[in-house]
Amino acid sequence: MARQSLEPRPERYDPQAIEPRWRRAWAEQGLYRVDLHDHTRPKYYFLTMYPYPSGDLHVGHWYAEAPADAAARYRRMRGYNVLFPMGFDAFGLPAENAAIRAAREGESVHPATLTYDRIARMEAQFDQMGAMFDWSKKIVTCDPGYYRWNQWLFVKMVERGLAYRKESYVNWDPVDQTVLANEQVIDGRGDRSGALVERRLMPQWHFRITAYADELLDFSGLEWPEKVKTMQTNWIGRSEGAEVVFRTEGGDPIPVFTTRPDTLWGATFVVLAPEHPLVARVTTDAQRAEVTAYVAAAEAKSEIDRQAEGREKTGVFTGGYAVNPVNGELVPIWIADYVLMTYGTGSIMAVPAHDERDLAFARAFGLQVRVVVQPSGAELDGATLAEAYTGDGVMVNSGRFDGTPTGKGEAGADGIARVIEWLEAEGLGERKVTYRLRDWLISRQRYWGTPIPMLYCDDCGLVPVPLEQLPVELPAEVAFMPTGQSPLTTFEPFLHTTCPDCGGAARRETDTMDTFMDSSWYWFRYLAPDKTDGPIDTAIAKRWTPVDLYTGGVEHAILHLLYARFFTKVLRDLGLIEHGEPFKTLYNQGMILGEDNEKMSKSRGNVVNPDELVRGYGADAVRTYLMFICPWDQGGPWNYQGIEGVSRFLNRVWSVVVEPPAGDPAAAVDEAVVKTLRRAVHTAIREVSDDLEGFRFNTAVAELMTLQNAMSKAKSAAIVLTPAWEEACRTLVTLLAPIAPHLAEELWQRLGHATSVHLERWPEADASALVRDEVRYAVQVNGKLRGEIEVSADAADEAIVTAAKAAPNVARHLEKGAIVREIVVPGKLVNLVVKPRG
RNA sequence: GCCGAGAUGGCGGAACGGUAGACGCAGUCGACUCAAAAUCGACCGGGGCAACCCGUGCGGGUUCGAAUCCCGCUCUCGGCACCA
Repeated sequence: MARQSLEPRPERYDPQAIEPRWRRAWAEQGLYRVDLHDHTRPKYYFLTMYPYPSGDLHVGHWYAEAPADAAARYRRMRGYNVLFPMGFDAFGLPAENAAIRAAREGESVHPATLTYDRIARMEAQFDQMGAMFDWSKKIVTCDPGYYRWNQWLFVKMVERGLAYRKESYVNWDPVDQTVLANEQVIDGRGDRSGALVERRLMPQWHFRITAYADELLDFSGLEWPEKVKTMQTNWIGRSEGAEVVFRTEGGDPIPVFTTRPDTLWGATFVVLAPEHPLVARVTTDAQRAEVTAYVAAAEAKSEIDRQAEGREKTGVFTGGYAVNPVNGELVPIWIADYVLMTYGTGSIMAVPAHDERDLAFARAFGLQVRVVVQPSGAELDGATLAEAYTGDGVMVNSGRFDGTPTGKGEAGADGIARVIEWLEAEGLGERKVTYRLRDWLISRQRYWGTPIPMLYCDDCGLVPVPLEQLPVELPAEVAFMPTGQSPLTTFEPFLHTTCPDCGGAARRETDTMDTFMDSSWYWFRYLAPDKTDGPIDTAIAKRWTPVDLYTGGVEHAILHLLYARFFTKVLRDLGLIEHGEPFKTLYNQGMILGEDNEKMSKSRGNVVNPDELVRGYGADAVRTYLMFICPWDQGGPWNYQGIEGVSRFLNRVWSVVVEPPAGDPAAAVDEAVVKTLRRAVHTAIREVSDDLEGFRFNTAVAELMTLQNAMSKAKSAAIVLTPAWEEACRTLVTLLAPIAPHLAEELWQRLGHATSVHLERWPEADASALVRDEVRYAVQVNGKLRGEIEVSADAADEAIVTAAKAAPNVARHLEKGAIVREIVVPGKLVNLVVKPRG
């Protein structure tokens, strides 16, 4: 019969046992509850992009949140009062689509029920992560207590003229009977129905973001990735130029915008967008049939369709002519869909000699090409020109401006500036700035969003719902229709109300708001989630905002982040806050991919399930691996073998701290081993601090592995009795705390501490522990490594060089010639430059 | 087409202009075990017995010294794409 050893088996690292226990303890202690009024420590607002409650916490959520949590914990240990909140972006199409799908199958599912169920599930999954979220400040945007303030802000914006209603072209899905966002239209078809999307002109609510265009171009004081700033700048698309008024023969003005007023004399035709209001008036009877057909065809196409057809220029002559104001010439008026009604004035002057698109059009339809800018050293001819000339040169065929240089010469002396000056003096046009940015269309013909708080009264017209009557709540008892049409449009109790101004009958607006409205100001609400007398607690916001650090995926570079900046400026102008920028520092993490290096998706079958990983390895291992796998901003493929390695590391950390050492406790302690140990400890402090500061989690984990290796190597029954060993264990556990909070807490307790490791101060590296007595130098001859020497740390350069020359292999290489230069890099290497003899 | 970012062992990745490949994965060998797993130890860019030589996408350059800086390419990945 085999006899078991009488020694007690060392207790093993068991994350399943310790993790839930500590999470419960932290919750009971309120360890992560943030006192927003605590003025004893500097504040730090650490925000991550809140998720849509899809119902399942994806490993992508872990990748976004776990390293962020480590960075937030690090800041906290550094002495900051860190707010790290979490909430849910709870309105949106997927839940409503599920309700509509259910309706088609004769079942009944309400988006609210579905959403709150999913939120509950995701919260439980989030809890497993062991993050320091302060759930007491949670917000859920589909709560009336939240969206009420969307409505409040909307009304304030109506009062200021920042929200308005106008007709606008939208993507209309004829099968689902609803407007679709651009992102939902794929190759001209609705993403769910597969139906060809139509362009429809509908009255829609807009926010006047263009009023802030110039301010939005100013990023001063922001630490944002250049990439994001560039994307926003391009999206806003500021163009400087002039608006010049051409006229029809009948005298109707056709204002055109141009960035090249210096080429006005080369305008040989005018092009109107097919939707341009003047089209019908300028069209002659002879051309009418053709024009009408072209306009109808253009109208039927979505913008996506127009682009999908490539760059082939199409268009039709209207039969009408316009007068070029600078030279009185009559030029033909065409219509073409390459001119967009939504940009500039919806009409252009075409200068084919100096604009690529105009040249392509002119060549396609045999229109005149006239050169008005000649580059030096060439003689361009309009008849033979193969490529539009867009560079600088000298103005020709331009009347009084002949001989004027174009381009940036001396300030204000270039052709553009001089022509604009002259146009203004003559009353023919004026300086003008145009933006690509369009006003933000926020109407959605959907149920699951914030109801737009406006009323239509037969007598008073458009009337905002009085602030004290807010919120306009979404009626819960509606029935979802298989057609996909919003139930609000037919739900009588919602539709009918009375006008607050005249008391007569009024009808409610049935459009709801774009969900980007919710995310445009949500970070203020974390600071006062239950406030009932206003959207924002101005005093707390003054202290806590702007957000110090905002992390999230780069996919929100334009929409959300641009809207958030816009909104912050609006809130400032409403007097609710003082600053105009929401996020001081922005950091974009990368994306975690499937093992096959492809984006994770159910259809590919490469989805990694974090719940299973937590069951198998524990939350700390999942966290640590996600930090170790690659640089945070880079992202990369998941690897199941990789997490094994990290799990082994955590086990070794456990062993080195907890398990009894081997050897004789009475043996003499080797002072050199103690010194090496202390150096490893303090090097780790320095490196891990540095890495966490810069979000380099992968190298931070690597440094901790190095420290653990050094400790395992040094460990003996004698050394564990020294203060150096106690310091090493304490330091390892403290440095590990932000990364693997459960394991660190368990070990901390086992080291004999009564309070949480997460209340500890971050250690400081002791410079004296880093000092070496002996330093290893690499010895190079002519830049090639030839040997190594060890010298005392205080050796003078001469002594180092002498030692280098004497190194075994080095001397041989010195025989080839005379030393002409000796380079000593302190603490690193010696390079001896030898000039060969002869 | 335009604007970004990147390219380093079998793999993920480290490297203030200073010993390329830290740390981990995979692999090889060894210890423990009846055996296996787990664990521990050693090795681990290529060539060569060695001295050495070659090596950070490609071609040049600067430098005592270049993955790193400069010039010119190639490829990959993102974003924008008729914006007058």
